[in-house]
Amino acid sequence: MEQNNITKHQIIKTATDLFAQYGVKKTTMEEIAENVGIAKATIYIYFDSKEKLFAAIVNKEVEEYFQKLESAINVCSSPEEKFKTFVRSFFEIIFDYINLYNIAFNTISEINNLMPTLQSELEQFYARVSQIIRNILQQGIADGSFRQIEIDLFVDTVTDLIKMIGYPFSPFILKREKRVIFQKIDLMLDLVINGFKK
Amino acid sequence: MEQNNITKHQIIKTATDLFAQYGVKKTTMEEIAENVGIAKATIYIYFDSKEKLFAAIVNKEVEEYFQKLESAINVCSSPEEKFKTFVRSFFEIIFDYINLYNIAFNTISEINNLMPTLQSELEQFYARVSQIIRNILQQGIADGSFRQIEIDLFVDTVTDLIKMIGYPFSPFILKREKRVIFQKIDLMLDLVINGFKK
DNA sequence: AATATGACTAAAATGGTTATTTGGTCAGGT
DNA sequence: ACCTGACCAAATAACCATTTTAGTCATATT
Repeated sequence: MEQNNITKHQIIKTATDLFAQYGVKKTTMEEIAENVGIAKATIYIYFDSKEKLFAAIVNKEVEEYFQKLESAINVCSSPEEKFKTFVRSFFEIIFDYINLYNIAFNTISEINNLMPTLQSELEQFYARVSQIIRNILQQGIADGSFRQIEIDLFVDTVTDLIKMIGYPFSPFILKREKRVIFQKIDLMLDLVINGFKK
Repeated sequence: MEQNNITKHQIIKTATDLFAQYGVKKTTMEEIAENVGIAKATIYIYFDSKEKLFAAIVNKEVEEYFQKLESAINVCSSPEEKFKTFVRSFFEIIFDYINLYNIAFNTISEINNLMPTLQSELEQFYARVSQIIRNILQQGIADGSFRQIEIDLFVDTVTDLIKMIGYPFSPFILKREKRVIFQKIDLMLDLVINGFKK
């Protein structure tokens, strides 16, 4: 790695932490530069703007996120196991990528107002999530283990459910410990898979 | 009805409409008085404060709401039908009670900051919702039509799901037309009742 | 006695102005 | 080729003067 990339890498690393801790708006470019130990102007050699820097960070997080998510799913064989693992991992893994987490669940509503660019990033993210759901479901229908439900509506609805569950503005989910949250997610999973009807 | 109650009733009616249209904060006591055709001070004969007035309105809406909801459920005989009707009606009816709707789904986040009193009102509301769910479920388990699921966790989870679905800050649900929303609610219901597993 | 009111106050919201911070640029240094 | 301090325009914060607003009260009306 050349000097070039070391600096760039350090900027990304430092900014990732600062953005995660204080949010994009509260973190200044000056602050990032200070923490790296360079001049603010240097950042602009590597990134056109604060927004582009943040986009690069989110992009990186998204790639790492899907890599982990997909390899978790690939371990499973049956579609049912895959679905369960997908839902659980979706939440477990995303907590490690706070910047992604923030835009995925709109935690910081400013982001959408201030950075309309990220809207498409977000749509892409959920499009990929939907694709994963679609694949698992198609597999399950194909091998006869799932009911034949209208697949587009189903994928859409499950994607929405996942957004809703993660949506953290609501006081009723964030304030509880993770254990309770995952207990509920597991029950929701059970319900959606098996139903509560005998 | 004595004069006393006519004035009180008019204040409630006018304030209900104004709060629904402009929100609690933007509606002034002076404005309410003007619209009723009385002096502002008169309102304070019947209500200690703006907060109490709003609480009285929400209270009234809550009573009417549960009356409608429960009579909708009571028409049904089987627990499954009751559950379906409960979920659908929960959303259909609440749209008619905008002030309740606003606090139930935190549409106006100010309300919680400015009126901590209403927090307990809100908790009571969801406690009643939970109770309805519990009754339906117990009935279904008793008559053997529902699986035997740990009832406390189940009730809690379904209550959460309902909060989440209604939670309207999220752009992904409010922006869509009601038709689409109810299409999804119906599928969620189907999934939760029957599961997607064959 | 019960109901209503206009005049009043303290606190909060609003509008407008000035001072400071911040994202971004650029000419020049190493 | 990489980096920087000095710089600018625009956004933000801090400030203050003015107006609104929730709530009170002494008095009036019925």
